[in-house]
Amino acid sequence: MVLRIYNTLTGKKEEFKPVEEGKVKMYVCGMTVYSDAHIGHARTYLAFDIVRRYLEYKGYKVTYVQNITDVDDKIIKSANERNMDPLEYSRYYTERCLSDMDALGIRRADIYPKASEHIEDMIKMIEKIIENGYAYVSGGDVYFSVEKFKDYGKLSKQKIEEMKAGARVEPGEKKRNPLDFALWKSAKPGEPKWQSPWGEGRPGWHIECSVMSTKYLGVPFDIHGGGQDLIFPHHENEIAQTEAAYGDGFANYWMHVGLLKVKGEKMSKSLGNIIPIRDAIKMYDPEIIRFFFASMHYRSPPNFTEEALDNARKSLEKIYRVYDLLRYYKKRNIGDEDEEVKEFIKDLEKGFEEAMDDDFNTPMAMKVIFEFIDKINNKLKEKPLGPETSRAAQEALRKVCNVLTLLQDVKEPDINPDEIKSLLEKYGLEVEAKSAEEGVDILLKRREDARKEKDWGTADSIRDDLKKIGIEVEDTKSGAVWYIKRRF
RNA sequence: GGGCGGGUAACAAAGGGGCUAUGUGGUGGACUGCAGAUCCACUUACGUGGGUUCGAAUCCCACCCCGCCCUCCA
Repeated sequence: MVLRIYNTLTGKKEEFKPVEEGKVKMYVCGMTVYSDAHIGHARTYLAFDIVRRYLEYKGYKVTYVQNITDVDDKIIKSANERNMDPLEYSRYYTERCLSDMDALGIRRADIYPKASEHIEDMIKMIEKIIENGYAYVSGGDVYFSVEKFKDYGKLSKQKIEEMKAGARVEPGEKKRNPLDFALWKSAKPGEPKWQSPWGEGRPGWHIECSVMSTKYLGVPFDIHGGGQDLIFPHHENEIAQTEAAYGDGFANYWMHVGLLKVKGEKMSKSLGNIIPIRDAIKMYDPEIIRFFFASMHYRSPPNFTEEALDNARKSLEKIYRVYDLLRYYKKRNIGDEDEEVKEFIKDLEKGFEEAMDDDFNTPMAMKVIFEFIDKINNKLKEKPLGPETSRAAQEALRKVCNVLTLLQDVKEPDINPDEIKSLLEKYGLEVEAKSAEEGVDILLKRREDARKEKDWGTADSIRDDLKKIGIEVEDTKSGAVWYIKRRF
Protein backbone atom coordinates (compact mmCIF):
# COMPACT_ATOMS: atom_id res chain seq x y z
CA MET A 1 0.00 0.00 0.00
CA VAL A 2 1.07 3.52 -0.72
CA LEU A 3 1.59 6.18 1.86
CA ARG A 4 0.21 9.57 0.99
CA ILE A 5 1.34 12.71 2.78
CA TYR A 6 -0.20 16.15 2.72
CA ASN A 7 2.52 18.47 1.47
CA THR A 8 2.22 22.11 2.54
CA LEU A 9 4.30 23.07 -0.48
CA THR A 10 1.72 21.81 -2.97
CA GLY A 11 -1.35 21.90 -0.76
CA LYS A 12 -2.13 18.32 -1.75
CA LYS A 13 -1.78 14.79 -0.52
CA GLU A 14 1.05 13.22 -2.46
CA GLU A 15 2.34 9.73 -2.82
CA PHE A 16 5.41 9.35 -0.65
CA LYS A 17 8.59 8.41 -2.53
CA PRO A 18 11.76 8.53 -0.48
CA VAL A 19 14.97 9.94 -1.92
CA GLU A 20 16.72 6.71 -1.12
CA GLU A 21 14.77 3.49 -1.31
CA GLY A 22 13.88 1.98 2.03
CA LYS A 23 15.12 5.00 3.94
CA VAL A 24 13.48 8.14 5.22
CA LYS A 25 15.32 11.23 6.26
CA MET A 26 13.30 13.59 8.35
CA TYR A 27 14.04 16.88 10.02
CA VAL A 28 11.78 18.60 12.51
CA CYS A 29 12.41 22.06 13.88
CA GLY A 30 13.20 21.70 17.54
CA MET A 31 12.97 23.87 20.58
CA THR A 32 14.52 27.16 21.47
CA VAL A 33 15.82 26.22 24.86
CA TYR A 34 15.18 29.15 27.17
CA SER A 35 12.31 27.79 29.28
CA ASP A 36 10.58 24.53 30.06
CA ALA A 37 9.00 22.54 27.25
CA HIS A 38 5.23 22.92 27.15
CA ILE A 39 2.35 20.80 25.89
CA GLY A 40 2.38 22.65 22.57
CA HIS A 41 5.87 21.30 21.97
CA ALA A 42 4.62 17.93 23.11
CA ARG A 43 1.80 18.02 20.58
CA THR A 44 4.18 18.65 17.70
CA TYR A 45 6.88 16.19 18.68
CA LEU A 46 4.38 13.50 19.52
CA ALA A 47 2.81 13.93 16.09
CA PHE A 48 6.21 13.43 14.48
CA ASP A 49 6.99 10.55 16.79
CA ILE A 50 3.92 8.84 15.36
CA VAL A 51 5.02 9.71 11.81
CA ARG A 52 8.40 8.18 12.50
CA ARG A 53 6.95 5.09 14.17
CA TYR A 54 4.58 4.47 11.30
CA LEU A 55 7.38 4.83 8.76
CA GLU A 56 9.31 2.26 10.75
CA TYR A 57 6.21 0.06 10.93
CA LYS A 58 6.21 0.16 7.14
CA GLY A 59 9.79 -1.01 7.13
CA TYR A 60 11.68 2.19 6.44
CA LYS A 61 14.96 2.92 8.09
CA VAL A 62 14.31 6.38 9.48
CA THR A 63 16.89 9.01 10.33
CA TYR A 64 15.23 11.63 12.47
CA VAL A 65 17.03 14.91 13.15
CA GLN A 66 15.71 17.57 15.48
CA ASN A 67 17.74 20.70 16.09
CA ILE A 68 18.32 22.56 19.32
CA THR A 69 18.29 26.32 19.00
CA ASP A 70 20.73 27.43 21.65
CA VAL A 71 21.80 30.76 20.15
CA ASP A 72 18.91 33.18 20.18
CA ASP A 73 17.68 36.57 21.42
CA LYS A 74 15.36 35.13 24.02
CA ILE A 75 18.05 32.90 25.44
CA ILE A 76 20.49 35.77 25.68
CA LYS A 77 17.91 37.97 27.34
CA SER A 78 16.84 35.34 29.88
CA ALA A 79 20.42 34.37 30.65
CA ASN A 80 21.51 37.96 31.13
CA GLU A 81 18.61 38.58 33.48
CA ARG A 82 19.89 35.76 35.61
CA ASN A 83 23.50 36.75 35.20
CA MET A 84 24.31 33.49 33.51
CA ASP A 85 26.37 32.59 30.52
CA PRO A 86 23.88 32.14 27.63
CA LEU A 87 25.39 28.89 26.46
CA GLU A 88 25.48 27.44 29.93
CA TYR A 89 21.90 28.57 30.40
CA SER A 90 20.75 26.89 27.20
CA ARG A 91 22.61 23.69 28.09
CA TYR A 92 20.62 23.53 31.30
CA TYR A 93 17.31 23.91 29.48
CA THR A 94 18.30 21.51 26.74
CA GLU A 95 18.61 18.75 29.30
CA ARG A 96 15.45 19.77 31.07
CA CYS A 97 13.40 19.91 27.89
CA LEU A 98 14.67 16.60 26.59
CA SER A 99 13.95 14.86 29.87
CA ASP A 100 10.45 16.35 29.90
CA MET A 101 9.87 14.79 26.50
CA ASP A 102 11.22 11.51 27.85
CA ALA A 103 8.80 11.71 30.74
CA LEU A 104 5.94 12.14 28.34
CA GLY A 105 6.98 9.00 26.51
CA ILE A 106 8.04 10.66 23.29
CA ARG A 107 10.91 8.84 21.66
CA ARG A 108 14.08 10.81 21.13
CA ALA A 109 15.22 11.79 17.67
CA ASP A 110 18.41 10.17 16.37
CA ILE A 111 20.41 13.37 16.29
CA TYR A 112 20.01 16.65 18.16
CA PRO A 113 22.42 19.08 16.52
CA LYS A 114 22.97 22.35 18.34
CA ALA A 115 23.21 25.69 16.60
CA SER A 116 26.18 26.73 18.71
CA GLU A 117 28.19 23.77 17.46
CA HIS A 118 27.62 24.50 13.77
CA ILE A 119 28.71 28.10 13.46
CA GLU A 120 31.52 27.22 11.05
CA ASP A 121 29.11 25.40 8.76
CA MET A 122 26.74 28.32 8.86
CA ILE A 123 29.47 30.78 7.91
CA LYS A 124 30.37 28.57 4.96
CA MET A 125 26.77 28.44 3.79
CA ILE A 126 26.34 32.19 4.16
CA GLU A 127 29.46 32.71 2.08
CA LYS A 128 28.02 30.49 -0.58
CA ILE A 129 24.74 32.40 -0.60
CA ILE A 130 26.64 35.67 -0.98
CA GLU A 131 28.74 34.13 -3.74
CA ASN A 132 25.59 33.07 -5.57
CA GLY A 133 24.35 36.64 -5.37
CA TYR A 134 21.44 36.20 -2.99
CA ALA A 135 22.81 38.00 0.03
CA TYR A 136 24.68 41.17 0.83
CA VAL A 137 26.89 42.46 3.61
CA SER A 138 25.79 45.61 5.33
CA GLY A 139 27.79 47.05 8.19
CA GLY A 140 28.84 43.78 9.77
CA ASP A 141 25.44 42.14 9.15
CA VAL A 142 24.58 39.83 6.30
CA TYR A 143 21.10 39.90 4.83
CA PHE A 144 19.26 37.64 2.47
CA SER A 145 17.90 39.57 -0.45
CA VAL A 146 14.36 38.33 -0.82
CA GLU A 147 13.76 40.02 -4.15
CA LYS A 148 16.57 38.00 -5.73
CA PHE A 149 14.83 34.78 -4.90
CA LYS A 150 11.96 34.50 -7.34
CA ASP A 151 10.22 31.62 -5.56
CA TYR A 152 9.97 33.49 -2.29
CA GLY A 153 6.51 32.85 -0.81
CA LYS A 154 5.97 29.47 -2.44
CA LEU A 155 5.49 27.64 0.84
CA SER A 156 3.25 30.14 2.60
CA LYS A 157 1.48 30.96 -0.67
CA GLN A 158 2.11 34.66 -0.41
CA LYS A 159 3.24 37.18 -2.95
CA ILE A 160 6.23 39.39 -2.27
CA GLU A 161 4.35 42.54 -3.31
CA GLU A 162 1.56 41.85 -0.85
CA MET A 163 3.93 41.10 1.99
CA LYS A 164 5.71 44.40 1.57
CA ALA A 165 2.66 46.31 2.79
CA GLY A 166 2.89 44.92 6.31
CA ALA A 167 6.65 44.71 6.63
CA ARG A 168 8.61 47.23 8.60
CA VAL A 169 12.23 47.98 9.07
CA GLU A 170 13.22 48.00 12.72
CA PRO A 171 15.36 50.97 13.67
CA GLY A 172 19.02 50.09 13.62
CA GLU A 173 18.69 47.44 10.93
CA LYS A 174 20.68 47.82 7.81
CA LYS A 175 18.37 46.11 5.34
CA ARG A 176 17.95 47.23 1.78
CA ASN A 177 14.46 45.83 1.63
CA PRO A 178 12.07 45.46 4.54
CA LEU A 179 11.45 41.78 3.74
CA ASP A 180 15.13 40.88 3.83
CA PHE A 181 16.18 38.82 6.81
CA ALA A 182 19.45 38.43 8.67
CA LEU A 183 21.81 35.58 7.97
CA TRP A 184 24.45 37.02 10.25
CA LYS A 185 24.18 39.67 12.96
CA SER A 186 27.13 41.69 14.17
CA ALA A 187 27.96 41.31 17.84
CA LYS A 188 26.44 43.51 20.48
CA PRO A 189 27.94 43.82 23.95
CA GLY A 190 27.01 41.01 26.31
CA GLU A 191 26.12 38.55 23.57
CA PRO A 192 27.83 35.31 22.59
CA LYS A 193 29.89 35.92 19.47
CA TRP A 194 31.95 34.13 16.90
CA GLN A 195 34.60 35.30 14.47
CA SER A 196 33.46 35.55 10.86
CA PRO A 197 34.60 37.12 7.57
CA TRP A 198 32.21 39.97 8.39
CA GLY A 199 33.51 40.55 11.87
CA GLU A 200 32.43 39.20 15.22
CA GLY A 201 28.80 38.20 15.47
CA ARG A 202 26.27 35.42 15.56
CA PRO A 203 24.01 33.71 13.04
CA GLY A 204 20.39 34.58 12.33
CA TRP A 205 17.76 32.08 13.35
CA HIS A 206 16.78 30.54 10.03
CA ILE A 207 20.23 29.63 8.78
CA GLU A 208 20.84 26.97 11.43
CA CYS A 209 18.05 24.73 10.13
CA SER A 210 19.22 25.03 6.53
CA VAL A 211 22.71 24.06 7.60
CA MET A 212 22.02 21.30 10.07
CA SER A 213 19.28 19.57 8.10
CA THR A 214 21.37 19.33 4.95
CA LYS A 215 24.52 18.46 6.87
CA TYR A 216 22.98 15.39 8.49
CA LEU A 217 20.46 14.40 5.82
CA GLY A 218 21.90 15.63 2.50
CA VAL A 219 20.15 17.54 -0.25
CA PRO A 220 17.38 16.88 -0.91
CA PHE A 221 15.96 14.95 2.02
CA ASP A 222 12.47 13.59 2.53
CA ILE A 223 10.42 15.21 5.26
CA HIS A 224 10.75 18.59 6.86
CA GLY A 225 8.31 19.39 9.62
CA GLY A 226 7.31 21.67 12.40
CA GLY A 227 4.38 23.51 13.90
CA GLN A 228 2.10 25.43 11.57
CA ASP A 229 3.41 28.66 13.04
CA LEU A 230 6.76 27.99 11.42
CA ILE A 231 5.49 28.05 7.84
CA PHE A 232 6.17 31.75 7.68
CA PRO A 233 8.69 33.16 7.96
CA HIS A 234 10.93 30.38 9.27
CA HIS A 235 10.38 27.65 6.71
CA GLU A 236 9.90 30.09 3.88
CA ASN A 237 13.29 31.56 4.70
CA GLU A 238 14.90 28.16 5.07
CA ILE A 239 13.77 27.27 1.57
CA ALA A 240 15.08 30.58 0.20
CA GLN A 241 18.49 30.16 1.83
CA THR A 242 18.99 26.54 1.03
CA GLU A 243 17.90 26.81 -2.57
CA ALA A 244 20.01 29.95 -2.96
CA ALA A 245 22.98 27.89 -1.85
CA TYR A 246 22.31 24.51 -3.46
CA GLY A 247 19.73 25.13 -6.17
CA ASP A 248 16.22 23.71 -6.42
CA GLY A 249 15.08 20.98 -4.14
CA PHE A 250 15.58 21.09 -0.41
CA ALA A 251 12.99 18.96 1.37
CA ASN A 252 10.44 17.00 -0.65
CA TYR A 253 7.57 16.90 1.81
CA TRP A 254 6.69 19.70 4.19
CA MET A 255 4.50 18.67 7.07
CA HIS A 256 2.95 21.09 9.55
CA VAL A 257 1.20 20.25 12.78
CA GLY A 258 -1.92 22.09 13.98
CA LEU A 259 -1.29 24.31 16.96
CA LEU A 260 -2.63 23.39 20.35
CA LYS A 261 -5.29 25.47 22.06
CA VAL A 262 -5.97 25.58 25.77
CA LYS A 263 -9.62 25.84 26.72
CA GLY A 264 -10.37 27.21 23.28
CA GLU A 265 -7.67 29.84 23.34
CA LYS A 266 -4.31 30.06 21.71
CA MET A 267 -1.61 29.11 24.16
CA SER A 268 0.60 32.14 24.64
CA LYS A 269 2.65 34.07 27.13
CA SER A 270 0.35 37.07 27.00
CA LEU A 271 -2.69 34.97 27.90
CA GLY A 272 -0.62 33.34 30.62
CA ASN A 273 -2.00 29.92 29.76
CA ILE A 274 1.15 28.06 28.87
CA ILE A 275 1.10 24.59 30.40
CA PRO A 276 4.59 23.15 30.90
CA ILE A 277 4.91 19.40 30.37
CA ARG A 278 6.03 19.13 33.97
CA ASP A 279 2.69 20.45 35.16
CA ALA A 280 0.63 18.51 32.64
CA ILE A 281 2.00 15.14 33.69
CA LYS A 282 1.18 15.94 37.29
CA MET A 283 -2.45 16.31 36.25
CA TYR A 284 -2.66 13.51 33.72
CA ASP A 285 -0.80 10.31 33.10
CA PRO A 286 1.54 10.73 30.12
CA GLU A 287 -0.28 8.00 28.25
CA ILE A 288 -3.57 9.89 28.56
CA ILE A 289 -1.93 12.94 27.07
CA ARG A 290 -0.51 10.82 24.29
CA PHE A 291 -3.89 9.26 23.65
CA PHE A 292 -5.45 12.68 23.50
CA PHE A 293 -3.01 13.87 20.85
CA ALA A 294 -3.08 10.62 18.91
CA SER A 295 -6.86 10.68 18.71
CA MET A 296 -6.71 13.93 16.79
CA HIS A 297 -5.47 14.38 13.25
CA TYR A 298 -2.01 15.98 13.24
CA ARG A 299 -3.09 18.91 11.10
CA SER A 300 -6.03 19.81 13.36
CA PRO A 301 -5.65 22.14 16.29
CA PRO A 302 -6.46 20.17 19.45
CA ASN A 303 -8.17 21.85 22.35
CA PHE A 304 -6.61 20.92 25.66
CA THR A 305 -9.50 20.76 28.14
CA GLU A 306 -10.22 18.77 31.23
CA GLU A 307 -13.20 17.15 29.53
CA ALA A 308 -11.15 16.07 26.53
CA LEU A 309 -8.46 14.55 28.72
CA ASP A 310 -11.06 12.80 30.84
CA ASN A 311 -12.53 11.35 27.73
CA ALA A 312 -9.11 10.16 26.67
CA ARG A 313 -8.66 8.38 29.98
CA LYS A 314 -11.91 6.47 29.66
CA SER A 315 -11.17 5.44 26.09
CA LEU A 316 -7.72 4.29 27.05
CA GLU A 317 -9.12 2.22 29.90
CA LYS A 318 -11.34 0.49 27.41
CA ILE A 319 -8.33 -0.52 25.34
CA TYR A 320 -6.40 -1.70 28.38
CA ARG A 321 -9.27 -3.81 29.67
CA VAL A 322 -9.31 -5.90 26.52
CA TYR A 323 -5.54 -6.02 26.42
CA ASP A 324 -5.39 -7.28 30.00
CA LEU A 325 -8.22 -9.75 29.56
CA LEU A 326 -6.42 -11.24 26.57
CA ARG A 327 -3.40 -11.56 28.78
CA TYR A 328 -5.53 -13.48 31.27
CA TYR A 329 -6.74 -15.94 28.66
CA LYS A 330 -3.31 -16.27 27.14
CA LYS A 331 -1.91 -17.55 30.41
CA ARG A 332 -4.70 -19.90 31.36
CA ASN A 333 -5.57 -22.32 28.60
CA ILE A 334 -9.26 -22.39 29.42
CA GLY A 335 -10.66 -21.54 25.99
CA ASP A 336 -10.67 -22.67 22.40
CA GLU A 337 -8.59 -21.35 19.57
CA ASP A 338 -10.71 -19.34 17.18
CA GLU A 339 -10.30 -18.97 13.44
CA GLU A 340 -12.56 -15.97 13.23
CA VAL A 341 -10.30 -13.93 15.48
CA LYS A 342 -7.60 -14.34 12.85
CA GLU A 343 -9.91 -12.50 10.48
CA PHE A 344 -10.43 -9.79 13.06
CA ILE A 345 -6.68 -9.37 13.32
CA LYS A 346 -6.33 -9.13 9.55
CA ASP A 347 -9.09 -6.53 9.44
CA LEU A 348 -7.38 -4.59 12.19
CA GLU A 349 -4.06 -4.52 10.42
CA LYS A 350 -5.53 -3.73 7.05
CA GLY A 351 -7.79 -1.00 8.39
CA PHE A 352 -5.00 0.48 10.44
CA GLU A 353 -2.63 0.64 7.49
CA GLU A 354 -5.26 2.15 5.23
CA ALA A 355 -5.95 4.82 7.81
CA MET A 356 -2.30 5.64 8.43
CA ASP A 357 -1.41 5.53 4.74
CA ASP A 358 -3.92 8.32 4.23
CA ASP A 359 -1.80 11.13 5.61
CA PHE A 360 -1.42 9.52 9.04
CA ASN A 361 -5.12 9.51 9.82
CA THR A 362 -4.82 8.53 13.46
CA PRO A 363 -8.50 9.17 14.35
CA MET A 364 -9.45 6.69 11.65
CA ALA A 365 -6.86 4.28 13.01
CA MET A 366 -8.50 4.65 16.43
CA LYS A 367 -11.83 3.79 14.92
CA VAL A 368 -10.37 0.59 13.50
CA ILE A 369 -8.88 -0.27 16.87
CA PHE A 370 -12.18 0.24 18.65
CA GLU A 371 -13.96 -1.91 16.10
CA PHE A 372 -11.46 -4.65 16.79
CA ILE A 373 -12.03 -4.30 20.51
CA ASP A 374 -15.75 -4.52 19.94
CA LYS A 375 -15.38 -7.73 18.02
CA ILE A 376 -13.15 -9.25 20.67
CA ASN A 377 -15.60 -8.24 23.38
CA ASN A 378 -18.39 -9.89 21.46
CA LYS A 379 -16.32 -13.03 21.16
CA LEU A 380 -15.43 -12.98 24.84
CA LYS A 381 -19.10 -12.60 25.67
CA GLU A 382 -19.69 -15.98 24.05
CA LYS A 383 -16.70 -17.97 25.19
CA PRO A 384 -13.16 -17.81 26.54
CA LEU A 385 -10.38 -17.69 23.97
CA GLY A 386 -7.48 -20.10 23.74
CA PRO A 387 -3.91 -19.06 24.59
CA GLU A 388 -2.65 -18.87 21.03
CA THR A 389 -5.63 -16.86 19.82
CA SER A 390 -5.37 -14.56 22.81
CA ARG A 391 -1.68 -14.09 22.33
CA ALA A 392 -2.09 -13.24 18.66
CA ALA A 393 -4.92 -10.81 19.34
CA GLN A 394 -3.04 -9.15 22.16
CA GLU A 395 0.10 -8.83 20.08
CA ALA A 396 -1.79 -7.37 17.12
CA LEU A 397 -3.44 -4.82 19.37
CA ARG A 398 -0.15 -3.89 20.95
CA LYS A 399 1.58 -3.52 17.63
CA VAL A 400 -0.83 -1.01 16.15
CA CYS A 401 -1.21 0.87 19.43
CA ASN A 402 2.56 1.17 19.68
CA VAL A 403 2.63 3.17 16.47
CA LEU A 404 0.25 5.60 18.14
CA THR A 405 2.64 5.67 21.14
CA LEU A 406 0.13 3.68 23.19
CA LEU A 407 0.68 0.46 25.12
CA GLN A 408 4.41 1.08 24.91
CA ASP A 409 6.53 -0.77 27.44
CA VAL A 410 3.41 -2.32 28.91
CA LYS A 411 4.55 -4.04 32.01
CA GLU A 412 2.62 -6.93 33.38
CA PRO A 413 0.93 -5.14 36.22
CA ASP A 414 2.09 -6.12 39.69
CA ILE A 415 0.01 -7.33 42.57
CA ASN A 416 1.33 -7.20 46.06
CA PRO A 417 1.78 -10.83 47.25
CA ASP A 418 1.39 -9.75 50.88
CA GLU A 419 -2.00 -8.28 50.20
CA ILE A 420 -3.12 -11.47 48.53
CA LYS A 421 -1.69 -13.50 51.37
CA SER A 422 -3.64 -11.57 53.96
CA LEU A 423 -6.80 -11.95 51.89
CA LEU A 424 -6.24 -15.69 51.70
CA GLU A 425 -5.94 -15.70 55.46
CA LYS A 426 -9.01 -13.54 55.84
CA TYR A 427 -11.09 -16.09 53.98
CA GLY A 428 -9.55 -19.01 55.85
CA LEU A 429 -7.69 -20.39 52.88
CA GLU A 430 -4.67 -22.19 54.26
CA VAL A 431 -3.26 -23.10 50.84
CA GLU A 432 0.22 -21.90 50.00
CA ALA A 433 -0.17 -19.98 46.78
CA LYS A 434 2.87 -20.29 44.54
CA SER A 435 2.35 -16.79 43.23
CA ALA A 436 0.16 -13.80 43.81
CA GLU A 437 -1.68 -14.66 40.61
CA GLU A 438 -2.43 -18.13 41.81
CA GLY A 439 -3.57 -16.60 45.07
CA VAL A 440 -6.14 -14.53 43.21
CA ASP A 441 -7.31 -17.60 41.34
CA ILE A 442 -7.77 -19.42 44.66
CA LEU A 443 -9.74 -16.50 46.07
CA LEU A 444 -11.98 -16.52 43.04
CA LYS A 445 -12.53 -20.23 43.41
CA ARG A 446 -13.60 -19.58 46.97
CA ARG A 447 -15.95 -16.92 45.65
CA GLU A 448 -17.39 -19.39 43.13
CA ASP A 449 -18.13 -21.81 45.94
CA ALA A 450 -19.78 -19.06 47.94
CA ARG A 451 -21.90 -18.12 44.95
CA LYS A 452 -23.00 -21.71 44.46
CA GLU A 453 -24.15 -21.71 48.05
CA LYS A 454 -25.86 -18.38 47.45
CA ASP A 455 -23.61 -16.89 50.10
CA TRP A 456 -23.68 -13.49 48.43
CA GLY A 457 -22.13 -11.78 51.42
CA THR A 458 -18.86 -13.68 51.13
CA ALA A 459 -18.90 -13.56 47.33
CA ASP A 460 -19.34 -9.80 47.24
CA SER A 461 -16.87 -9.27 50.03
CA ILE A 462 -14.17 -11.13 48.12
CA ARG A 463 -14.94 -9.12 45.01
CA ASP A 464 -14.83 -5.87 46.95
CA ASP A 465 -11.59 -6.77 48.70
CA LEU A 466 -9.97 -7.56 45.39
CA LYS A 467 -11.23 -4.32 43.90
CA LYS A 468 -9.63 -2.45 46.78
CA ILE A 469 -6.23 -3.74 45.74
CA GLY A 470 -6.91 -2.92 42.09
CA ILE A 471 -8.19 -6.24 40.78
CA GLU A 472 -11.33 -6.16 38.65
CA VAL A 473 -13.47 -9.28 38.66
CA GLU A 474 -15.84 -9.94 35.79
CA ASP A 475 -18.41 -12.72 35.79
CA THR A 476 -18.83 -14.40 32.43
CA LYS A 477 -20.86 -17.36 31.16
CA SER A 478 -17.93 -19.63 31.78
CA GLY A 479 -16.93 -18.29 35.16
CA ALA A 480 -15.21 -15.30 36.67
CA VAL A 481 -12.16 -13.70 35.10
CA TRP A 482 -9.99 -10.95 36.49
CA TYR A 483 -7.46 -8.37 35.51
CA ILE A 484 -5.48 -5.68 37.22
CA LYS A 485 -6.96 -2.34 36.48
CA ARG A 486 -4.40 0.18 35.22
CA ARG A 487 -4.42 3.42 37.10
CA PHE A 488 -4.21 6.62 35.13
C1' G B 1 -6.22 44.39 4.19
C1' G B 2 -3.48 39.71 2.11
C1' G B 3 -2.85 34.34 2.72
C1' C B 4 -4.18 29.48 4.79
C1' G B 5 -7.54 26.17 7.26
C1' G B 6 -12.29 25.32 9.34
C1' G B 7 -17.88 25.32 10.67
C1' U B 8 -20.43 17.57 11.36
C1' A B 9 -25.26 15.07 16.31
C1' A B 10 -25.25 16.58 23.89
C1' C B 11 -19.57 16.99 23.70
C1' A B 12 -15.00 15.54 21.17
C1' A B 13 -13.61 14.11 16.35
C1' A B 14 -12.94 11.44 11.22
C1' G B 15 -15.00 11.07 6.47
C1' G B 16 -16.09 13.73 1.93
C1' G B 17 -21.58 12.62 -4.55
C1' G B 18 -25.78 7.13 -3.04
C1' C B 19 -22.89 2.77 1.77
C1' U B 20 -23.43 2.32 10.57
C1' A B 21 -17.41 6.52 11.29
C1' U B 22 -15.58 6.21 16.08
C1' G B 23 -14.97 7.73 21.31
C1' U B 24 -17.40 9.98 25.67
C1' G B 25 -22.13 11.21 27.81
C1' G B 26 -27.67 10.32 28.00
C1' U B 27 -32.04 6.92 27.45
C1' G B 28 -33.96 2.00 26.90
C1' G B 29 -32.94 -3.18 26.64
C1' A B 30 -29.82 -7.86 27.13
C1' C B 31 -26.63 -10.42 30.51
C1' U B 32 -25.95 -10.83 36.15
C1' G B 33 -28.10 -13.06 42.60
C1' C B 34 -26.39 -7.86 42.77
C1' A B 35 -22.87 -4.15 41.12
C1' G B 36 -19.47 -2.99 37.54
C1' A B 37 -17.83 -4.20 32.92
C1' U B 38 -19.55 -5.88 28.25
C1' C B 39 -23.12 -6.30 24.22
C1' C B 40 -27.51 -4.36 21.38
C1' A B 41 -30.79 -0.28 20.10
C1' C B 42 -31.96 4.70 20.30
C1' U B 43 -29.95 9.68 21.19
C1' U B 44 -33.85 15.61 15.00
C1' A B 45 -25.45 15.35 12.23
C1' C B 46 -23.20 17.84 8.61
C1' G B 47 -23.20 27.10 9.27
C1' U B 48 -26.98 29.97 5.71
C1' G B 49 -28.96 30.78 0.77
C1' G B 50 -28.71 29.41 -4.17
C1' G B 51 -26.86 26.11 -8.17
C1' U B 52 -24.98 21.38 -10.69
C1' U B 53 -26.88 16.18 -10.39
C1' C B 54 -31.46 10.83 -10.91
C1' G B 55 -29.12 11.81 -6.00
C1' A B 56 -25.20 16.88 -2.16
C1' A B 57 -22.96 16.83 4.47
C1' U B 58 -19.56 15.80 0.29
C1' C B 59 -18.86 19.46 -6.03
C1' C B 60 -19.73 24.97 -7.66
C1' C B 61 -21.16 30.19 -6.36
C1' A B 62 -22.47 33.81 -2.75
C1' C B 63 -22.98 35.02 2.25
C1' C B 64 -22.36 34.57 7.69
C1' C B 65 -19.27 33.01 11.55
C1' C B 66 -14.49 30.86 13.82
C1' G B 67 -9.23 29.90 14.13
C1' C B 68 -4.23 30.57 12.54
C1' C B 69 -0.23 33.19 9.86
C1' C B 70 1.46 38.03 7.84
C1' U B 71 6.47 40.18 14.66
C1' C B 72 9.08 35.68 18.40
C1' C B 73 6.60 31.01 18.63
C1' A B 74 6.07 23.71 18.16
